[in-house]
Amino acid sequence: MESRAPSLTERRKAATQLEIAKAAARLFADRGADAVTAEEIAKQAGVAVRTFYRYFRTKEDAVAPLLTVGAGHWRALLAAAEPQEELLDALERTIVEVLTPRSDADLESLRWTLGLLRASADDPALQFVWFRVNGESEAQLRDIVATLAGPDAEPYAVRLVAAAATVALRVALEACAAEESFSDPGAPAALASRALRELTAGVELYPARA
Amino acid sequence: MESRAPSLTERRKAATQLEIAKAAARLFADRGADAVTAEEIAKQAGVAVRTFYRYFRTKEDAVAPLLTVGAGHWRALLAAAEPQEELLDALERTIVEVLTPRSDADLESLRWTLGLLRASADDPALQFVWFRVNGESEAQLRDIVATLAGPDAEPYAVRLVAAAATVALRVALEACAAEESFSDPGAPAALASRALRELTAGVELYPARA
DNA sequence: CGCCGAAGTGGCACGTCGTGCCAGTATCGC
DNA sequence: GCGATACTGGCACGACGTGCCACTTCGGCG
Repeated sequence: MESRAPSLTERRKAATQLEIAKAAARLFADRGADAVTAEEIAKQAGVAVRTFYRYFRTKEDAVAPLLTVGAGHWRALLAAAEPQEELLDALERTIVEVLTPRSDADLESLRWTLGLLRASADDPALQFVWFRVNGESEAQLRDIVATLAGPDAEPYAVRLVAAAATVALRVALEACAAEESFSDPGAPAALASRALRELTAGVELYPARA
Repeated sequence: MESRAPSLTERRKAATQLEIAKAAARLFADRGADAVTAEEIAKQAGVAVRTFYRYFRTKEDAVAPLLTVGAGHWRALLAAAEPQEELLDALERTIVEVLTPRSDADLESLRWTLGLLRASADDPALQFVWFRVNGESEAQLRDIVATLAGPDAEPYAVRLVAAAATVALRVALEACAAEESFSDPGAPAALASRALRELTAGVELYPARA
Protein backbone atom coordinates (compact mmCIF):
# COMPACT_ATOMS: atom_id res chain seq x y z
CA MET A 1 0.00 0.00 0.00
CA GLU A 2 2.78 2.41 0.99
CA SER A 3 5.10 3.52 -1.79
CA ARG A 4 8.62 3.24 -0.48
CA ALA A 5 11.62 4.94 -1.99
CA PRO A 6 10.65 8.49 -2.97
CA SER A 7 13.92 8.38 -4.85
CA LEU A 8 16.02 11.48 -5.31
CA THR A 9 14.90 12.20 -8.83
CA GLU A 10 11.27 11.64 -7.95
CA ARG A 11 11.39 14.22 -5.20
CA ARG A 12 13.08 16.62 -7.58
CA LYS A 13 10.30 16.13 -10.07
CA ALA A 14 7.62 16.66 -7.45
CA ALA A 15 9.36 19.81 -6.28
CA THR A 16 9.62 21.12 -9.83
CA GLN A 17 5.95 20.42 -10.44
CA LEU A 18 4.96 22.29 -7.30
CA GLU A 19 7.27 25.14 -8.23
CA ILE A 20 5.64 25.48 -11.62
CA ALA A 21 2.18 25.25 -10.07
CA LYS A 22 2.86 28.05 -7.62
CA ALA A 23 4.43 30.25 -10.25
CA ALA A 24 1.38 29.72 -12.46
CA ALA A 25 -1.00 30.42 -9.59
CA ARG A 26 0.76 33.68 -8.76
CA LEU A 27 0.68 34.88 -12.36
CA PHE A 28 -2.89 33.74 -12.97
CA ALA A 29 -4.21 35.39 -9.82
CA ASP A 30 -2.34 38.52 -10.75
CA ARG A 31 -3.32 39.07 -14.38
CA GLY A 32 -5.86 36.40 -15.26
CA ALA A 33 -5.04 33.17 -17.02
CA ASP A 34 -5.27 34.27 -20.66
CA ALA A 35 -3.00 37.23 -20.10
CA VAL A 36 -0.23 34.86 -19.07
CA THR A 37 1.82 32.91 -21.59
CA ALA A 38 3.31 29.49 -21.03
CA GLU A 39 6.69 31.06 -21.65
CA GLU A 40 6.28 33.38 -18.68
CA ILE A 41 5.31 30.56 -16.35
CA ALA A 42 8.23 28.49 -17.48
CA LYS A 43 10.64 31.38 -17.01
CA GLN A 44 9.27 32.11 -13.52
CA ALA A 45 9.68 28.46 -12.58
CA GLY A 46 13.16 28.31 -14.09
CA VAL A 47 12.48 25.67 -16.72
CA ALA A 48 12.22 25.62 -20.49
CA VAL A 49 8.85 25.88 -22.18
CA ARG A 50 9.28 22.38 -23.53
CA THR A 51 9.81 21.07 -20.03
CA PHE A 52 6.74 22.87 -18.78
CA TYR A 53 4.66 20.89 -21.25
CA ARG A 54 6.22 17.67 -20.02
CA TYR A 55 4.78 18.37 -16.59
CA PHE A 56 1.39 19.70 -17.67
CA ARG A 57 -0.77 18.98 -20.67
CA THR A 58 -2.08 22.53 -20.91
CA LYS A 59 -1.22 25.93 -19.57
CA GLU A 60 -4.24 25.97 -17.26
CA ASP A 61 -3.53 22.52 -15.86
CA ALA A 62 -0.47 23.95 -14.18
CA VAL A 63 -2.52 24.98 -11.15
CA ALA A 64 -4.39 21.68 -10.88
CA PRO A 65 -2.05 20.20 -8.25
CA LEU A 66 -2.98 23.05 -5.90
CA LEU A 67 -6.67 22.26 -6.37
CA THR A 68 -6.58 18.47 -6.23
CA VAL A 69 -4.55 18.08 -3.08
CA GLY A 70 -7.61 18.07 -0.82
CA ALA A 71 -9.67 15.63 -2.84
CA GLY A 72 -6.70 13.33 -3.31
CA HIS A 73 -6.02 13.22 0.40
CA TRP A 74 -9.70 12.50 1.02
CA ARG A 75 -9.72 9.54 -1.32
CA ALA A 76 -6.61 8.12 0.31
CA LEU A 77 -8.23 8.28 3.74
CA LEU A 78 -11.43 6.74 2.45
CA ALA A 79 -9.66 3.90 0.72
CA ALA A 80 -8.04 3.06 4.05
CA ALA A 81 -11.31 3.08 5.99
CA GLU A 82 -12.34 -0.01 7.93
CA PRO A 83 -14.87 -2.03 5.92
CA GLN A 84 -17.29 -2.30 8.82
CA GLU A 85 -17.62 1.48 9.21
CA GLU A 86 -20.88 2.88 7.91
CA LEU A 87 -20.21 4.52 4.52
CA LEU A 88 -21.82 7.86 5.24
CA ASP A 89 -20.11 8.04 8.62
CA ALA A 90 -16.77 7.34 6.99
CA LEU A 91 -17.35 10.07 4.42
CA GLU A 92 -18.15 12.66 7.05
CA ARG A 93 -15.36 11.64 9.40
CA THR A 94 -12.72 11.73 6.67
CA ILE A 95 -13.82 14.99 5.10
CA VAL A 96 -13.56 16.72 8.45
CA GLU A 97 -10.15 15.16 8.90
CA VAL A 98 -8.99 16.43 5.52
CA LEU A 99 -10.27 19.96 5.94
CA THR A 100 -9.03 20.50 9.47
CA PRO A 101 -5.55 21.99 9.15
CA ARG A 102 -3.11 20.22 11.45
CA SER A 103 0.10 21.89 10.35
CA ASP A 104 1.35 25.05 8.73
CA ALA A 105 1.71 23.09 5.52
CA ASP A 106 -1.98 22.13 5.65
CA LEU A 107 -2.95 25.72 6.21
CA GLU A 108 -0.76 26.98 3.39
CA SER A 109 -2.20 24.38 1.06
CA LEU A 110 -5.70 25.47 1.97
CA ARG A 111 -4.79 29.10 1.36
CA TRP A 112 -3.45 28.32 -2.11
CA THR A 113 -6.67 26.53 -2.98
CA LEU A 114 -8.94 29.28 -1.71
CA GLY A 115 -6.81 31.94 -3.35
CA LEU A 116 -7.16 30.23 -6.69
CA LEU A 117 -10.90 29.83 -6.22
CA ARG A 118 -11.21 33.53 -5.49
CA ALA A 119 -9.26 34.36 -8.62
CA SER A 120 -11.39 32.00 -10.67
CA ALA A 121 -14.55 33.91 -9.80
CA ASP A 122 -13.96 36.29 -12.69
CA ASP A 123 -11.78 34.13 -14.87
CA PRO A 124 -13.48 31.53 -17.07
CA ALA A 125 -10.23 29.75 -17.84
CA LEU A 126 -9.60 29.06 -14.16
CA GLN A 127 -13.18 28.00 -13.55
CA PHE A 128 -12.75 25.36 -16.22
CA VAL A 129 -9.81 23.87 -14.38
CA TRP A 130 -11.88 23.73 -11.21
CA PHE A 131 -14.74 22.01 -13.02
CA ARG A 132 -12.39 19.55 -14.58
CA VAL A 133 -10.68 18.74 -11.31
CA ASN A 134 -14.00 18.09 -9.60
CA GLY A 135 -15.25 15.97 -12.46
CA GLU A 136 -12.22 13.73 -12.34
CA SER A 137 -12.39 13.61 -8.58
CA GLU A 138 -15.99 12.39 -8.71
CA ALA A 139 -15.16 9.65 -11.17
CA GLN A 140 -12.43 8.31 -8.92
CA LEU A 141 -14.56 8.66 -5.83
CA ARG A 142 -17.25 6.57 -7.49
CA ASP A 143 -14.98 3.53 -7.60
CA ILE A 144 -14.02 3.90 -3.96
CA VAL A 145 -17.62 4.35 -2.85
CA ALA A 146 -18.63 1.30 -4.86
CA THR A 147 -16.01 -0.76 -3.07
CA LEU A 148 -16.95 0.49 0.38
CA ALA A 149 -20.67 0.06 -0.20
CA GLY A 150 -20.27 -3.51 -1.37
CA PRO A 151 -21.81 -5.41 -4.25
CA ASP A 152 -25.36 -5.13 -2.90
CA ALA A 153 -25.49 -1.37 -3.33
CA GLU A 154 -27.49 0.02 -6.21
CA PRO A 155 -25.17 1.42 -8.92
CA TYR A 156 -27.31 4.51 -9.32
CA ALA A 157 -27.20 5.16 -5.58
CA VAL A 158 -23.42 4.85 -5.70
CA ARG A 159 -23.39 7.49 -8.42
CA LEU A 160 -25.52 9.75 -6.27
CA VAL A 161 -23.37 9.36 -3.18
CA ALA A 162 -20.15 10.03 -5.08
CA ALA A 163 -21.68 13.07 -6.72
CA ALA A 164 -23.10 14.35 -3.45
CA ALA A 165 -19.77 13.94 -1.67
CA THR A 166 -17.85 15.73 -4.39
CA VAL A 167 -20.37 18.51 -4.45
CA ALA A 168 -20.22 18.86 -0.67
CA LEU A 169 -16.48 19.45 -0.77
CA ARG A 170 -16.74 21.76 -3.75
CA VAL A 171 -19.55 23.94 -2.44
CA ALA A 172 -17.96 24.23 0.98
CA LEU A 173 -14.69 25.45 -0.53
CA GLU A 174 -16.47 27.79 -2.91
CA ALA A 175 -18.47 29.27 -0.06
CA CYS A 176 -15.29 29.83 1.93
CA ALA A 177 -13.63 31.47 -1.03
CA ALA A 178 -16.64 33.72 -1.55
CA GLU A 179 -16.41 35.11 1.96
CA GLU A 180 -14.55 38.39 2.15
CA SER A 181 -12.23 37.32 4.92
CA PHE A 182 -11.36 33.71 5.47
CA SER A 183 -10.42 33.85 9.12
CA ASP A 184 -11.79 30.73 10.76
CA PRO A 185 -9.65 27.70 9.89
CA GLY A 186 -12.50 25.45 11.01
CA ALA A 187 -14.99 26.90 8.56
CA PRO A 188 -14.27 24.59 5.61
CA ALA A 189 -14.66 21.46 7.70
CA ALA A 190 -17.89 22.67 9.29
CA LEU A 191 -19.44 23.72 5.99
CA ALA A 192 -18.42 20.56 4.20
CA SER A 193 -19.69 18.39 7.01
CA ARG A 194 -23.06 20.10 6.94
CA ALA A 195 -23.27 19.88 3.16
CA LEU A 196 -22.41 16.21 3.16
CA ARG A 197 -24.97 15.44 5.86
CA GLU A 198 -27.81 17.31 4.20
CA LEU A 199 -27.08 16.05 0.69
CA THR A 200 -26.80 12.39 1.64
CA ALA A 201 -29.64 12.34 4.16
CA GLY A 202 -32.15 10.95 1.71
CA VAL A 203 -30.04 8.54 -0.31
CA GLU A 204 -31.05 4.88 -0.19
CA LEU A 205 -27.94 2.86 -0.90
CA TYR A 206 -29.53 -0.56 -0.95
CA PRO A 207 -32.61 -1.76 -2.82
CA ALA A 208 -35.70 -2.14 -0.65
CA ARG A 209 -36.24 -5.66 0.64
CA ALA A 210 -39.16 -7.40 -0.99
CA MET B 1 -41.34 38.24 -20.71
CA GLU B 2 -41.95 36.89 -24.19
CA SER B 3 -39.45 37.90 -26.82
CA ARG B 4 -41.44 39.09 -29.83
CA ALA B 5 -40.07 39.26 -33.32
CA PRO B 6 -37.71 36.35 -33.92
CA SER B 7 -36.63 38.42 -36.91
CA LEU B 8 -35.43 36.80 -40.10
CA THR B 9 -31.76 37.25 -39.42
CA GLU B 10 -32.10 36.01 -35.88
CA ARG B 11 -33.68 32.78 -37.02
CA ARG B 12 -30.95 32.41 -39.62
CA LYS B 13 -28.33 32.84 -36.94
CA ALA B 14 -29.99 30.30 -34.67
CA ALA B 15 -30.23 27.85 -37.54
CA THR B 16 -26.58 28.36 -38.44
CA GLN B 17 -25.54 27.83 -34.85
CA LEU B 18 -27.50 24.59 -34.62
CA GLU B 19 -26.10 23.47 -37.96
CA ILE B 20 -22.55 24.03 -36.75
CA ALA B 21 -23.32 22.28 -33.47
CA LYS B 22 -24.66 19.19 -35.16
CA ALA B 23 -21.80 19.05 -37.63
CA ALA B 24 -19.35 19.29 -34.74
CA ALA B 25 -21.21 16.63 -32.76
CA ARG B 26 -21.13 14.23 -35.68
CA LEU B 27 -17.43 14.72 -36.28
CA PHE B 28 -16.54 14.59 -32.58
CA ALA B 29 -18.53 11.43 -31.95
CA ASP B 30 -16.92 9.91 -35.00
CA ARG B 31 -13.25 10.61 -34.51
CA GLY B 32 -12.88 12.24 -31.11
CA ALA B 33 -12.62 15.95 -30.55
CA ASP B 34 -8.86 16.51 -30.96
CA ALA B 35 -8.76 14.65 -34.26
CA VAL B 36 -11.15 17.23 -35.74
CA THR B 37 -10.00 20.65 -36.88
CA ALA B 38 -12.07 23.79 -36.76
CA GLU B 39 -11.67 24.01 -40.52
CA GLU B 40 -13.44 20.68 -41.00
CA ILE B 41 -16.36 21.68 -38.80
CA ALA B 42 -16.71 24.95 -40.64
CA LYS B 43 -16.62 23.23 -44.01
CA GLN B 44 -19.21 20.65 -42.92
CA ALA B 45 -21.47 23.45 -41.72
CA GLY B 46 -20.90 25.52 -44.85
CA VAL B 47 -19.32 28.55 -43.24
CA ALA B 48 -15.86 30.09 -43.13
CA VAL B 49 -13.53 29.33 -40.28
CA ARG B 50 -13.67 32.95 -39.25
CA THR B 51 -17.44 32.77 -39.00
CA PHE B 52 -17.26 29.62 -36.93
CA TYR B 53 -15.29 31.52 -34.33
CA ARG B 54 -17.91 34.25 -34.29
CA TYR B 55 -20.45 31.68 -33.15
CA PHE B 56 -18.26 29.79 -30.70
CA ARG B 57 -15.32 30.84 -28.59
CA THR B 58 -13.57 27.52 -28.92
CA LYS B 59 -13.73 24.45 -31.07
CA GLU B 60 -15.18 22.34 -28.25
CA ASP B 61 -17.85 24.88 -27.40
CA ALA B 62 -19.50 24.10 -30.70
CA VAL B 63 -21.45 21.22 -29.16
CA ALA B 64 -22.50 23.16 -26.06
CA PRO B 65 -25.93 24.15 -27.44
CA LEU B 66 -26.82 20.46 -27.71
CA LEU B 67 -25.91 19.95 -24.06
CA THR B 68 -27.42 23.08 -22.55
CA VAL B 69 -30.84 22.84 -24.11
CA GLY B 70 -32.28 20.79 -21.25
CA ALA B 71 -30.92 22.91 -18.44
CA GLY B 72 -31.93 26.11 -20.22
CA HIS B 73 -35.49 24.93 -20.62
CA TRP B 74 -35.55 23.93 -16.97
CA ARG B 75 -34.47 27.37 -15.82
CA ALA B 76 -37.12 29.00 -18.00
CA LEU B 77 -39.84 26.88 -16.44
CA LEU B 78 -38.53 27.54 -12.95
CA ALA B 79 -38.36 31.27 -13.45
CA ALA B 80 -42.02 31.18 -14.45
CA ALA B 81 -43.10 29.19 -11.40
CA GLU B 82 -45.74 30.60 -9.08
CA PRO B 83 -44.11 32.19 -6.04
CA GLN B 84 -46.37 30.34 -3.61
CA GLU B 85 -45.30 26.93 -4.84
CA GLU B 86 -42.93 25.13 -2.53
CA LEU B 87 -39.41 25.38 -3.96
CA LEU B 88 -38.52 21.71 -3.83
CA ASP B 89 -41.88 20.77 -5.32
CA ALA B 90 -41.36 23.22 -8.14
CA LEU B 91 -37.91 21.80 -8.85
CA GLU B 92 -39.19 18.26 -9.06
CA ARG B 93 -42.27 19.13 -11.09
CA THR B 94 -40.32 21.14 -13.65
CA ILE B 95 -37.48 18.67 -14.07
CA VAL B 96 -39.96 15.93 -14.88
CA GLU B 97 -41.63 18.29 -17.31
CA VAL B 98 -38.35 19.04 -19.04
CA LEU B 99 -37.19 15.45 -19.32
CA THR B 100 -40.48 13.99 -20.51
CA PRO B 101 -40.36 14.15 -24.31
CA ARG B 102 -43.59 15.58 -25.70
CA SER B 103 -42.66 15.77 -29.36
CA ASP B 104 -40.29 14.27 -31.85
CA ALA B 105 -38.17 17.37 -31.53
CA ASP B 106 -37.86 16.78 -27.77
CA LEU B 107 -36.88 13.19 -28.35
CA GLU B 108 -34.32 14.10 -30.96
CA SER B 109 -32.85 16.73 -28.69
CA LEU B 110 -32.54 14.15 -25.93
CA ARG B 111 -30.87 11.73 -28.29
CA TRP B 112 -28.28 14.30 -29.33
CA THR B 113 -27.47 14.99 -25.69
CA LEU B 114 -27.14 11.33 -24.72
CA GLY B 115 -25.14 10.59 -27.84
CA LEU B 116 -22.65 13.28 -26.95
CA LEU B 117 -22.44 12.04 -23.38
CA ARG B 118 -21.69 8.55 -24.60
CA ALA B 119 -18.96 9.88 -26.87
CA SER B 120 -17.50 11.95 -24.04
CA ALA B 121 -16.93 8.82 -21.94
CA ASP B 122 -13.56 8.29 -23.60
CA ASP B 123 -12.84 11.82 -24.76
CA PRO B 124 -11.43 14.27 -22.21
CA ALA B 125 -12.08 17.24 -24.44
CA LEU B 126 -15.79 16.48 -24.58
CA GLN B 127 -15.99 15.75 -20.87
CA PHE B 128 -14.54 19.15 -20.35
CA VAL B 129 -17.39 20.80 -22.22
CA TRP B 130 -19.90 18.84 -20.16
CA PHE B 131 -18.26 19.99 -16.92
CA ARG B 132 -18.24 23.55 -18.14
CA VAL B 133 -21.87 23.47 -19.17
CA ASN B 134 -22.96 22.11 -15.81
CA GLY B 135 -20.87 24.61 -13.94
CA GLU B 136 -22.42 27.53 -15.75
CA SER B 137 -25.85 26.01 -15.37
CA GLU B 138 -25.41 25.77 -11.62
CA ALA B 139 -24.34 29.38 -11.35
CA GLN B 140 -27.44 30.55 -13.18
CA LEU B 141 -29.68 28.21 -11.25
CA ARG B 142 -28.35 29.67 -8.01
CA ASP B 143 -29.82 33.08 -8.84
CA ILE B 144 -33.21 31.62 -9.70
CA VAL B 145 -33.30 29.50 -6.56
CA ALA B 146 -32.37 32.51 -4.48
CA THR B 147 -35.28 34.45 -5.94
CA LEU B 148 -37.76 31.64 -5.45
CA ALA B 149 -36.63 30.90 -1.91
CA GLY B 150 -36.93 34.53 -0.86
CA PRO B 151 -34.65 36.73 1.20
CA ASP B 152 -35.04 34.67 4.38
CA ALA B 153 -33.28 31.65 2.92
CA GLU B 154 -29.76 30.95 4.05
CA PRO B 155 -27.28 31.73 1.26
CA TYR B 156 -25.35 28.53 1.91
CA ALA B 157 -28.55 26.48 1.70
CA VAL B 158 -29.33 28.15 -1.63
CA ARG B 159 -25.92 27.08 -2.85
CA LEU B 160 -26.60 23.54 -1.75
CA VAL B 161 -29.99 23.36 -3.42
CA ALA B 162 -28.70 24.75 -6.71
CA ALA B 163 -25.79 22.34 -6.65
CA ALA B 164 -28.01 19.40 -5.75
CA ALA B 165 -30.47 20.20 -8.51
CA THR B 166 -27.75 20.53 -11.12
CA VAL B 167 -26.15 17.31 -9.99
CA ALA B 168 -29.50 15.51 -10.11
CA LEU B 169 -29.97 16.40 -13.75
CA ARG B 170 -26.39 15.62 -14.60
CA VAL B 171 -26.20 12.24 -12.90
CA ALA B 172 -29.54 11.15 -14.32
CA LEU B 173 -28.41 11.94 -17.86
CA GLU B 174 -25.02 10.34 -17.30
CA ALA B 175 -26.67 7.19 -15.98
CA CYS B 176 -28.95 7.06 -19.02
CA ALA B 177 -26.00 7.51 -21.33
CA ALA B 178 -24.08 4.77 -19.55
CA GLU B 179 -26.84 2.24 -20.19
CA GLU B 180 -26.23 0.14 -23.24
CA SER B 181 -29.62 0.70 -24.76
CA PHE B 182 -31.59 3.81 -24.04
CA SER B 183 -35.03 2.50 -24.80
CA ASP B 184 -37.38 3.93 -22.18
CA PRO B 185 -38.13 7.60 -22.92
CA GLY B 186 -39.37 7.98 -19.35
CA ALA B 187 -36.10 6.88 -17.78
CA PRO B 188 -34.39 10.28 -17.61
CA ALA B 189 -37.34 11.89 -15.88
CA ALA B 190 -37.67 9.06 -13.38
CA LEU B 191 -33.98 8.97 -12.54
CA ALA B 192 -33.71 12.74 -12.24
CA SER B 193 -36.77 12.93 -10.06
CA ARG B 194 -35.40 10.31 -7.70
CA ALA B 195 -32.00 11.98 -7.59
CA LEU B 196 -33.51 15.37 -6.85
CA ARG B 197 -35.71 13.97 -4.09
CA GLU B 198 -32.93 12.07 -2.37
CA LEU B 199 -30.34 14.82 -2.65
CA THR B 200 -32.57 17.61 -1.34
CA ALA B 201 -34.31 15.57 1.35
CA GLY B 202 -32.08 16.86 4.13
CA VAL B 203 -31.55 20.47 3.11
CA GLU B 204 -32.76 23.12 5.54
CA LEU B 205 -33.45 26.23 3.52
CA TYR B 206 -34.33 28.54 6.37
CA PRO B 207 -32.45 29.19 9.60
CA ALA B 208 -33.92 27.51 12.64
CA ARG B 209 -36.27 29.76 14.59
CA ALA B 210 -34.86 30.85 17.91
C1' DC C 1 38.16 4.09 -14.49
C1' DG C 2 35.67 4.28 -18.64
C1' DC C 3 31.65 2.71 -21.06
C1' DC C 4 26.81 2.81 -21.60
C1' DG C 5 21.87 2.75 -21.28
C1' DA C 6 18.08 5.22 -19.04
C1' DA C 7 15.86 9.30 -17.81
C1' DG C 8 15.27 14.32 -17.61
C1' DT C 9 15.97 18.60 -20.09
C1' DG C 10 16.41 22.21 -23.78
C1' DG C 11 15.98 23.85 -28.55
C1' DC C 12 13.76 23.90 -32.96
C1' DA C 13 10.15 23.42 -36.29
C1' DC C 14 5.55 22.65 -37.32
C1' DG C 15 0.43 22.37 -37.47
C1' DT C 16 -3.45 24.19 -35.18
C1' DC C 17 -5.96 27.54 -32.45
C1' DG C 18 -8.28 31.85 -31.78
C1' DT C 19 -8.31 36.99 -32.81
C1' DG C 20 -7.72 41.77 -34.94
C1' DC C 21 -8.43 43.97 -38.97
C1' DC C 22 -10.36 45.30 -43.36
C1' DA C 23 -13.26 44.45 -47.37
C1' DG C 24 -17.55 42.59 -49.43
C1' DT C 25 -22.54 41.68 -49.07
C1' DA C 26 -27.25 41.43 -47.29
C1' DT C 27 -31.06 43.33 -44.14
C1' DC C 28 -33.67 47.36 -42.08
C1' DG C 29 -35.16 52.40 -41.56
C1' DC C 30 -35.69 57.13 -44.14
C1' DG D 1 -33.61 53.71 -54.15
C1' DC D 2 -29.97 54.89 -50.19
C1' DG D 3 -27.23 55.27 -46.46
C1' DA D 4 -26.77 52.78 -41.72
C1' DT D 5 -26.19 48.62 -39.60
C1' DA D 6 -24.91 43.96 -39.04
C1' DC D 7 -23.23 39.50 -40.71
C1' DT D 8 -19.69 37.11 -43.42
C1' DG D 9 -15.08 35.94 -45.55
C1' DG D 10 -10.05 36.34 -46.19
C1' DC D 11 -5.62 37.39 -44.39
C1' DA D 12 -2.03 37.77 -41.06
C1' DC D 13 -0.32 37.07 -36.60
C1' DG D 14 0.83 35.66 -31.78
C1' DA D 15 0.20 31.81 -28.85
C1' DC D 16 -0.52 26.90 -27.94
C1' DG D 17 0.95 22.17 -27.70
C1' DT D 18 3.80 18.29 -29.88
C1' DG D 19 7.32 15.44 -32.45
C1' DC D 20 11.96 15.09 -32.96
C1' DC D 21 16.80 15.26 -31.92
C1' DA D 22 20.84 16.65 -29.22
C1' DC D 23 22.75 17.38 -24.61
C1' DT D 24 23.44 16.42 -19.81
C1' DT D 25 23.14 13.56 -15.57
C1' DC D 26 22.98 9.48 -12.97
C1' DG D 27 23.61 4.64 -11.88
C1' DG D 28 25.25 -0.06 -12.99
C1' DC D 29 28.95 -3.14 -14.82
C1' DG D 30 32.99 -5.05 -16.88
